[in-house]
Amino acid sequence: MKSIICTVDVVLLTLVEQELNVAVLKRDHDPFKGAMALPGGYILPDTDNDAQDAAARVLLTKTGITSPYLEQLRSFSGPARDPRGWSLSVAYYALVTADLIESVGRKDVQLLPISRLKTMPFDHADIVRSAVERLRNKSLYSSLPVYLCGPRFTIPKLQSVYEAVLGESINKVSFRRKLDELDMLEPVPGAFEEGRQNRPAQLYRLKGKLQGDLVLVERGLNSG
Amino acid sequence: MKSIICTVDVVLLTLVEQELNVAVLKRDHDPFKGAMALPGGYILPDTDNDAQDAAARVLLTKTGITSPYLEQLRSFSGPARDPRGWSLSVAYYALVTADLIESVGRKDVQLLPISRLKTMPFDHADIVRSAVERLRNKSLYSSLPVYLCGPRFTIPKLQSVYEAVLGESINKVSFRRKLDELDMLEPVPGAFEEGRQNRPAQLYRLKGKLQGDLVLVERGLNSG
DNA sequence: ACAATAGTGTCTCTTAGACAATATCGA
DNA sequence: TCGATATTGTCTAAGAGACACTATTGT
Repeated sequence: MKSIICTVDVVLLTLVEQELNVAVLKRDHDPFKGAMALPGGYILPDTDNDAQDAAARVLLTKTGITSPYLEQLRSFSGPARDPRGWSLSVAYYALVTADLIESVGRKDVQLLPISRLKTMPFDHADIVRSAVERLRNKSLYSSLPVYLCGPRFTIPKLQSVYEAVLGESINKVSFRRKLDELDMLEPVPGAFEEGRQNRPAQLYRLKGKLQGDLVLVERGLNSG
Repeated sequence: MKSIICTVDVVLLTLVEQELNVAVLKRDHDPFKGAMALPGGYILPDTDNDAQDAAARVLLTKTGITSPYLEQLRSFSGPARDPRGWSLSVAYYALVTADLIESVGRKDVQLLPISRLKTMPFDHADIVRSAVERLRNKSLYSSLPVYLCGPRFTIPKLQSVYEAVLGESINKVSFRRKLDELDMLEPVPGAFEEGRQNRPAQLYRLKGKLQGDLVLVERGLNSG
């Protein structure tokens, strides 16, 4: 019996100027040496306690980043997706701020707008599309997009992040009502976003208990 | 490097008297010989075109059933879940009617109410809980539960299926309004559920184009 | 004062749920 | 006719979106 090539791939998503971008790396080795691909690697049974650990390790090793949000997407498998043979990749997606990617300063990590996903090695383009679809669906009824903001953000900023992810505008009053109901944010005392010629916006942060959690929206965001 | 044991497991769900049940089989071989476990088996790179094919094959081989709905759940992995070594199982779930399970007449297939999931070998209890959670979430905003009905069903029957899956009652008028909006069902001309001492209920079926598809509910079912 | 955006009040429209009326069967 | 459940009509209540008003900054 042929053996199966077991890997993980990570779709690291961030917002750059209101558009979703995915982190890609130039491949060092064959197959597809030199092509821009998702950070990925073998699952190492000797060191990884499960595929999630493998994904976190691969992400850290290849990009220098530890993401506060890393969720399994699904597995992709088959004889043709990897020229080396029958392979199975457990795909994950992670959300971070563009600041975090810049702060680690890995010049080999490139950000590619998801609107310009052309050809990618393996079935990585499918994996990215699948990750974006999952992100959009979850964003309709959860607090997931807060991971695309930093630790502190204004309500208008958070709304613009939702709008960028969902690709449609949201009613301002309704959005604030939802946030009130969710009871997930707290104002940072005395902290405002200054420096622009308008009323400064209050900075908020996730309430302490909720770090790393998702808050679900009753009845969704009703967009559309 | 140790090699990874690659398998698929299938959570076959059905409704028996308004309660979700999962199909389990007595294991023929070690590990856990004699225990009741999910239908599962190795991915066979020589014959399977991907993990989904492997799941369909395993389900057919072990239970005699080909399900109209078979969706990947996620993968479960780690060094401890299988005593043979580091393993990775791609889990799937399928929905069928209890009739279909009975009609194939495999006496080795048992139905276990999910309220009485006690110990199961491997991490199969986790997999089942994960499948039920996915089914409930999807049922809130999609037509998924129609796969738990047969090809023809009445509106009150479909409502009772939703209620059984979700574990809560749904407003009758709202439910019918949603079904109207979804525009997914058509009455079977002249077909009614007869034989009870009340007004006969119209039998419906999925509209032709929608076989095998899911229809998404705008704004969900707003239960709760 | 003006431009710009933050934040709030409130009206209207849509939609969900409650309730009840009508329909149609078997006994 | 009665009991039972299907199916439909309609009123009420909750929630979403539109709009406009106030607040607070820099220029």
